[in-house]
Amino acid sequence: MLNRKQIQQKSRYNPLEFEHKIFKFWESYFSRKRGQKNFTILIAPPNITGTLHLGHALQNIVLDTISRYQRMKGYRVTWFPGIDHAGIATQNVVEKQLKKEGLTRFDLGREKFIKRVWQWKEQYGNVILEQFKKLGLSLDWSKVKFTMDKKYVDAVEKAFIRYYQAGYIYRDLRPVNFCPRCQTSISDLEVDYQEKEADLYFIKYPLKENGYVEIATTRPETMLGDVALALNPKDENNFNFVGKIAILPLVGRELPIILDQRVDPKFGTGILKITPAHSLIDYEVGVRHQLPLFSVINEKAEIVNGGKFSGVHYLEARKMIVEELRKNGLLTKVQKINHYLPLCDRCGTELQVVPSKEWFLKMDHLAKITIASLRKKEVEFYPLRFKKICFDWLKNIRDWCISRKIWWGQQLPVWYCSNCGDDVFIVSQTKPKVKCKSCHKNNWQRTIEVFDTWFSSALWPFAILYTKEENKFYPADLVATGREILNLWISRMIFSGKYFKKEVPFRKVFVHPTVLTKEGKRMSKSLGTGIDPLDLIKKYGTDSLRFGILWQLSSHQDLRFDETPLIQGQKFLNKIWNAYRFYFLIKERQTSSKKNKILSSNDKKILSSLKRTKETIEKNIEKFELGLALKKVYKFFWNDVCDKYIESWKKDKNSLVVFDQIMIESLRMLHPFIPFLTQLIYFSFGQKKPLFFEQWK
RNA sequence: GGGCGGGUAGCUCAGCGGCAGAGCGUCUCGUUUACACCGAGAAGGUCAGAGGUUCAAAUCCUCUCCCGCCCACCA
Repeated sequence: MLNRKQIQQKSRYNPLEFEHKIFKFWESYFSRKRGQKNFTILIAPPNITGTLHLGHALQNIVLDTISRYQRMKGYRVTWFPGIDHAGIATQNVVEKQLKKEGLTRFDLGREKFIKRVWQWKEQYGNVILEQFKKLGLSLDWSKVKFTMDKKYVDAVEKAFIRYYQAGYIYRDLRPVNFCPRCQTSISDLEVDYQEKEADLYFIKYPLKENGYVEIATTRPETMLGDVALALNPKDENNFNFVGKIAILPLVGRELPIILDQRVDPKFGTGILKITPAHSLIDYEVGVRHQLPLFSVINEKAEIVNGGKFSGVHYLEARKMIVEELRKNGLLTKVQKINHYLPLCDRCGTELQVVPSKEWFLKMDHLAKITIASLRKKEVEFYPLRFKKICFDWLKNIRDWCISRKIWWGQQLPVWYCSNCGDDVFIVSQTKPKVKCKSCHKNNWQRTIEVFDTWFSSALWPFAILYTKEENKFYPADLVATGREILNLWISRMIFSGKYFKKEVPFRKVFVHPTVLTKEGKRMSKSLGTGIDPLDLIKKYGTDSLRFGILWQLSSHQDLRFDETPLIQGQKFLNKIWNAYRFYFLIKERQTSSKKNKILSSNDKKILSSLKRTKETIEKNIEKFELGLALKKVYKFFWNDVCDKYIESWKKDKNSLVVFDQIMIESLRMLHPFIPFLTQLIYFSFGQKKPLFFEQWK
């Protein structure tokens, strides 16, 4: 690519001139079988919702640095590129695109809409892969994985069926978080809570005998679905109400007054109205006391079964009901309180809890085996403290609602009888040949319900292994993730792996910091605070971006992204470039006969510094402290090699043998962090192979 | 409400029992066999605050105050 003479001519290194050529050279080597032992990295497949941001860049730069280091350590690294279909998220962005054309997905219909999403995928999926290449990632480019690949979908369906056959999956009508905009159920983990001021209404419910009992609620409209009132067993103030019957205002239904521990005696009046259909806590209480579900809000957030309020939007109904209570003298006071509004984490719409027929995965046993596995340290967390987040979640686990009513996703392998309705079903990958037990006809229709994307993601570590050969790469050695998806993704991969493969899916989890703006705000496209890694690459080159990000990487602090370390990186590249220019110059002038074999004190010093540096770097890389590792190489090369050792060559006689050793070893140590430039210089050593094939000794 | 992380130079952060550090910025000097995207040097700090442990605390413990994150339907 460049010989020594060409290097001599330029006193300034321009990364943009070389990086893409170097990547082309590497590309076919990434999948080369080399080395005895295998080191597998599991990629976190980005959603196809758009282009990559700095968080993705950080995550994969870290992995690539590790990958190159491990290759030099003699491992055969396996790391497949991949992308995720990202159900709701992708459906929403395509819907937004349609909206600009004045269309909704319902205008297109399900089939055409899905086609449209595939078009989107073709476009953005490839953009993401191109971005990965720009980052210089040493992935196996011959094996790109996608969660909608035929074989992947097959693996998802098979997993569902195995769970089903083992009795882990059931279908049930129960209240779930439902997004009125996305028109689908979502899981507990997909709910965002936003603090908001709300009105707490104090309402009198007449007692059947005489007198009143007072309750407090922020959602008076749900009272239409009340089936009981409850108070805490330890609540002495209200204890005299126990066993009495209250009359539901505006409706007239009789409500028993019961005892339940979930009621907080200090909140409101200490008496909680129980609406099992529209509150998850109330549902729990309802199950304990065998109370009926009385649904009064539908999936569009409108009132149903509510007499004159039926068909009215819940917020409107709230006003009407409050007004009527006021007229009847049943509203005693309204208090302002702060509470948390549940929002859809994909579109921000206020969620409703509504009863819906959904598919659930029983979590008790799966959580237990995961906890046991984590206790046995089958998976190590870096930093360790993040393991607790998984434990906390697993210990308080609830069954997982894995079905979604959206269009974009992997369809459940479930067939309903067209004649008898969806209470008669068969679980199968292919159309059942048997006849329906109730109607004795063969009119099976596959459900259009799809899986929660995270159900699919949970299987990622082994669902991407399509062939016998690929199956050898389970489990992976390493996965990297942001902390916000530790349970959404990491915990779920662990129990899926334990269940289906009898072995954890990865040995080590690196939890990396979140990339924030310099002001400490979250980076977000909509706020205009997002930074596109490609813009930075255009400006500084990939090596400098990698340097700048790794320089700022810390294990105990989020990263407030600052561009100056990229400039520092740029300068460092130039320093490296010029150091090698000088080295080649010395080489040219010294003839072999003049080789000084006696070590000077400069030689001795730099050799001992080299040894110490290498040890520190290894230690830090093993702990994923890449920021510290990079700082150490940086200091070594700049201060020890350049400022002291190379300077000494201008006055003293040193050993050329030592100089040779220092310069080749420096190149190796720098390579995981600064892959492009080091490769370029390596070529001018007369080498024709990738630098990551060199042995890290 | 519960849990976690952070508050160190003007800025972004290392250090996590033993002389307060780096990069950028500021200032002074320097065209020496690579590099001015450089070299030599300087200024700049109550290590958030209070108390405690210790021969010794930025570092360990307790409390307080800020900032950030995660979890959780006090309805």
